[in-house]
Amino acid sequence: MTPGTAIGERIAAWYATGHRDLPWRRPGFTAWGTLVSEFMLQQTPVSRVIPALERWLTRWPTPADLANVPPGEAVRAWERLGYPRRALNLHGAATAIAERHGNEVPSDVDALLALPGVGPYTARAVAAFAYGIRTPVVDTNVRRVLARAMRGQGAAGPARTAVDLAEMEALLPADPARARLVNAGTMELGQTVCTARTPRCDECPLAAVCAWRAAGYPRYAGPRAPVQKRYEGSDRQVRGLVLRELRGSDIPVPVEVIAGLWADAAQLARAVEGLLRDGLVEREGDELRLP
DNA sequence: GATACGTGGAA
DNA sequence: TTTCCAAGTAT
Repeated sequence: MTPGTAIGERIAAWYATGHRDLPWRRPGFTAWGTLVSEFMLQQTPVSRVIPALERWLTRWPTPADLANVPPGEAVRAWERLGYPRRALNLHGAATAIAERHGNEVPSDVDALLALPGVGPYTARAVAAFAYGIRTPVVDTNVRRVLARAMRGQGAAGPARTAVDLAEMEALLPADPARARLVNAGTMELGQTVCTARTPRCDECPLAAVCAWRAAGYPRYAGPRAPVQKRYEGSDRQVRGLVLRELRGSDIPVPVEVIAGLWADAAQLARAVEGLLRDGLVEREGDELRLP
């Protein structure tokens, strides 16, 4: 057994002794449910996803159910989860699954990657968690755990997909069922124990072997993710206001109503242009509506 | 590789 | 109050 898989086994054993009871971990949870949950979890906390996920799956229990409504209905039902292009992409993915995959979410990573809005993380998460396939699942939690335990760094730094996947691959046992526990357990560990701000190292199953702990918790000095721009006054905020208005209306909204949402007309026009370009909004005459 | 993309809660 | 952070993806 390599040192890497020894760490993996510690994580699997810790996870197996107890973890949170999340909807997507329930027995019988569908692959479609897993796909929807992974879309919603992209940059959105678990606590906000859970209620939205349950409403979504009640309304659209299979991909074809979603594919059979206009994409704007997906954007509307997305409500305030943020990054509404995810709703559009999920609708596109559902359509592709209904049309090209017999209404069954594919289990193959490459087939998943071909779906809109599905990237390296989501494709492998669905393959691993919905289908039990042995493949490294790397998200922000996993990258932080690996940076600390394996490399002795306090933070993960920028993502490097190929390197990150290889590093996680080295932790996976050969047995797919066991590998799945390592994938789920590493994410769980990063989210509940090896947290970004105040890690609870006294509860960590890796404390005895953690490189960061052994080094005395050196402050992270490497490259950091660029600071996100201020949201107040940003184009993002204006796009959000426009979309909120459209979601709240069952009929097309006159542009003069939209014009009242934001004082800076040039910025508002830029935001609307962006929404049109992204396909989140359609224009018909002097009215705007969801697609 | 850098940047844009929502929203809300916690420190 | 400001900053950080959250199961990322597309360009």
